[in-house]
Amino acid sequence: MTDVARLAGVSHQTVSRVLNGHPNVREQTRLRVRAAIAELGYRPNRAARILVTGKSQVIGVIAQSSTLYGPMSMLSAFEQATGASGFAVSVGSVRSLDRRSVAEAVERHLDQRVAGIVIIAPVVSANEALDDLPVDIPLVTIDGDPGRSIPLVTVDQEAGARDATRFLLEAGHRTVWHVSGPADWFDSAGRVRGWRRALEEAGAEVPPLVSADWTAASGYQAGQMLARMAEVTAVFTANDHIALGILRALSERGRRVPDDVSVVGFDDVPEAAYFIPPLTTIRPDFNAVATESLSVLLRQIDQGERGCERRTIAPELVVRDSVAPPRG
Amino acid sequence: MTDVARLAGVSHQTVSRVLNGHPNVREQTRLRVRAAIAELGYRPNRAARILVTGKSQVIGVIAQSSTLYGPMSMLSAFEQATGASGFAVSVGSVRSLDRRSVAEAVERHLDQRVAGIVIIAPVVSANEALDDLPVDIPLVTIDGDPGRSIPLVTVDQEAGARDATRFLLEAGHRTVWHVSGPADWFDSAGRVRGWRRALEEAGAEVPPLVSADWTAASGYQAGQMLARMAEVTAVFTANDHIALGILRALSERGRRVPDDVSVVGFDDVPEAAYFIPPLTTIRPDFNAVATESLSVLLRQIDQGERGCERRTIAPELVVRDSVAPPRG
DNA sequence: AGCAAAATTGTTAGCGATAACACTATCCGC
DNA sequence: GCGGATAGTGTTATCGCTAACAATTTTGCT
Repeated sequence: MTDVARLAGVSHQTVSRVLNGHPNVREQTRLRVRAAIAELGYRPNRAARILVTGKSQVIGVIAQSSTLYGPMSMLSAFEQATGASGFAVSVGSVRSLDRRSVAEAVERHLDQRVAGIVIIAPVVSANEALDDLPVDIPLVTIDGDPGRSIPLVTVDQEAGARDATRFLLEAGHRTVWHVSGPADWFDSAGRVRGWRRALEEAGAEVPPLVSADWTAASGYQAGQMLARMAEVTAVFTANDHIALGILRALSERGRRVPDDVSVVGFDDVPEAAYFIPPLTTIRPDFNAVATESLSVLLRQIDQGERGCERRTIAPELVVRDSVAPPRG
Repeated sequence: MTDVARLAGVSHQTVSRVLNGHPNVREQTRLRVRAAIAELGYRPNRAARILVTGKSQVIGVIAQSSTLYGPMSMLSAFEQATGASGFAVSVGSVRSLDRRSVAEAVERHLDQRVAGIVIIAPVVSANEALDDLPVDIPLVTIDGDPGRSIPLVTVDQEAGARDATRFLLEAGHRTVWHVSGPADWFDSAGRVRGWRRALEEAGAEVPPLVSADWTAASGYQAGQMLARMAEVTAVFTANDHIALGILRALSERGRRVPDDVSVVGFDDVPEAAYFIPPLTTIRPDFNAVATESLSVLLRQIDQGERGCERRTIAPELVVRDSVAPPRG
């Protein structure tokens, strides 16, 4: 920096001012400094700046390192969304979302003096760690605990599940079975609630809940049971991969989709349109969730207080070929 | 830090020594300092340390922010692998792998004084940006350009493709068609090479190459053509999602798998076992790639020189139900 | 012209850590 | 019991930057 200052014939402080877009610098000086910076290929030292200001221009994201479609899409969407904001994102991946791991990840981010934290926290344990957090650090949870007073952005699981269930009901099915995700996920819980609600609203019988764990394998297992029961004509699954497993199980037992059984998934993974048959499903708007989360966080950073804002983003029903009226 | 020093009745330098595990500190003093640290809940300031040492204990990873299974799995595996090493990883996600974006991501990491960079660089453009990099920064490319003298760890695409092709040939097929990934990916190129080589070695005819872009949609499109040609009895696809699309196309035209057409994929996505029929595929060992990459990088960091080590990890054939001898 | 206010630039003092060196005990062998 | 090595500890300078204030120039107005 001193070199730049010397070359531009100004003080280092003026260089600093140019770097930070300070208003009171003559245009001519600014240009001279810029030129010097370019000529010397100078790059400011992040660490020094953070040291003196106590703030970094980075947002810390905590997410489980998995290959689950939902969380991954969220993460990716959030990174995209951040682009224009001038903030960088630092992802603290965590092996599992248990309380201790999350607490560690939070510490790591705090060490780095992040400006704010967003955590993709679809299970209870991930949210618990957040209680110990100083209240003055901006924070948003994505798909987090609706029962906690922490800013939260989430896709409207309940609405999505209701749409899916209603769609099947409206196709003429007497009732709809549901294969849920893991019980400790809020996503699962929300989808179960929406499903049950739609059934109740329609005065339909509520069949026993079948549960799975997001994987096609677990869906297959559930499907093997469902396929044996002649009364099952409509199934709503907690995600598309479960649906895939069910499709397989059904096909193995000669139950045709949609002729014998109708199926609706959740997530709209890119492959869903190429399942056999193409899967009717619920598409959450990950980009909208990401954009909202960012804006909620940015507002906190600006205003310096946490609040407990909530946003929920309604998903959309994508109709394909896996649903038909029941036979007879 | 001063507070800790005061509480422990030592100088700040001694605190620093304890923090860094310096040998010449009396056990008793060390304990006292540790106690003071715990009592005050003191956390060292990362930025200050980086500023003075010029080094951070973080590894910068550059990866495209997408939801493609391969790159995502790599990333996730690498994060896992890093766990025990004492390094943190900072992921610089990049919208696209064009030269400029990658260069920017590299700069960002350099700003942060990362100890080394690993880049998941499956396309040419991502590698180009690396030429401008100072040679003294430790670097590893994953799935990078084999034609560049940069340390490289990659799954052995060619071997995998050869295994797949041979497996189909050995099942009795006269020849094997291939639906490739995008032409600018090294992964695609390697798989095409392996396929062609296996064919040539067996003296089989080499059918025209069909290309796709990793998605099920593109696989479906390719499949619509393939399904029309009676002579096509065996297809090896560049990944499982393409295979899924092909399965759909085949099933739509009444061509049964594996009775009429055999299909082999690549990646072994978790869902592959639940396709209809379960997909025979090639499983790359992402964990091995990650572990190797890390060790190559760590060696560079220790020794302070780049070298141009290469590792390739052989994938494994997973046999399921999508392959059978040709009819008749 | 003359003076206050505003705009621009320079100077100095840290931010919180480590490195390098200086210093004090302690220990060893003769 | 004395020189010299060897712990163990403290002192000082410094990393590259920004904040706060001081100094200077420019501007605007009478």
